Amino acid sequence: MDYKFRCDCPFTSAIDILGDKWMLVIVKQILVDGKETFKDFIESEEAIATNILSMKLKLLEELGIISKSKLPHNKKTNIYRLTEKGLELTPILVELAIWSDHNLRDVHPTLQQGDGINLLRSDKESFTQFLIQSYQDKLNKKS
Amino acid sequence: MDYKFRCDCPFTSAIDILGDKWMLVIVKQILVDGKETFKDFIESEEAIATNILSMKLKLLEELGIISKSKLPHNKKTNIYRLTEKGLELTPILVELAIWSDHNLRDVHPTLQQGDGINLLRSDKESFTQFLIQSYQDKLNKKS
DNA sequence: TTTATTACTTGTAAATTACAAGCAATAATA
DNA sequence: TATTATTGCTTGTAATTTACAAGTAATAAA
Repeated sequence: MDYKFRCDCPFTSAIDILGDKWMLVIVKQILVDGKETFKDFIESEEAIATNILSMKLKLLEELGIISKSKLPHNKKTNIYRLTEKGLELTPILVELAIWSDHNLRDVHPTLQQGDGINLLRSDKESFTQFLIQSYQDKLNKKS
Repeated sequence: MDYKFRCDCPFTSAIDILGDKWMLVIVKQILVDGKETFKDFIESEEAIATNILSMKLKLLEELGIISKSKLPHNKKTNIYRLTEKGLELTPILVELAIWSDHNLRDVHPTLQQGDGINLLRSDKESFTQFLIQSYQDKLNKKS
């Protein structure tokens, strides 16, 4: 529960929390790929190891980025969802995707093309709102 | 010179390159803190180790995010600067800082307050443009 | 009531990062 | 011009983080 920050810089402090291989990927899997159970994450194409996943989910929950709950008639499966705080990470993810689209294609030729990308290119603010809205709609439909 | 990407997702691919403790911090040090020599980085408050710095500078240069050059009458000191591709990381950094400002103060009470933050809060697009413009102006003044 | 699934934990191996020291080339100083 | 300091590294080794493999308890399904 105590976090080590290198300094008081807001840029660096965000990176102290989010700057690793998994934190933002897990958030993206929930937001974009619709994952919400432990099994979902493990079966993702990013193939996170179970111990790392366990550790990162705990950290994300501690930080208030995700919440852990269960569905009414299932005592087994845990449901992980983004909180408001977590949804606030959407603009960061969108900027990362834009940067990929513009700058990574030469070193990564198989990078995704297509519909989603076009929306992203045309208007990032709309794309951000679309991701947030879609996620919230999905949650409301379920409850 | 060959990079390992976990998959073809644009979000994840950006994180494959930028998702570590140092890549974006070095970019921020150049853009925001005005650092440009090996010594500058080492003396920063983030205190990067020399071998890691060396490795990351090479990687950033390989990726075309920074350029390495020398000043006219100094054969010793290397000058590291952001390229256009590197400057395109500015919106990511700005979003990270906004998220810190909104969500990290409870776990990090000494996080920076003040002038820069107010500008950041009022209008992120202007803040982004301000950072880019200030950096470019500085370069033009020098040459 | 047996079998399968889910959500983990616990080793251990590999990779990444940190710390300390040292070194060659250039620049500044005496 | 000779000595000293600075810059930009490299090379060990230690510590931390991540990966892989296996196993386990609780719940759910057959």
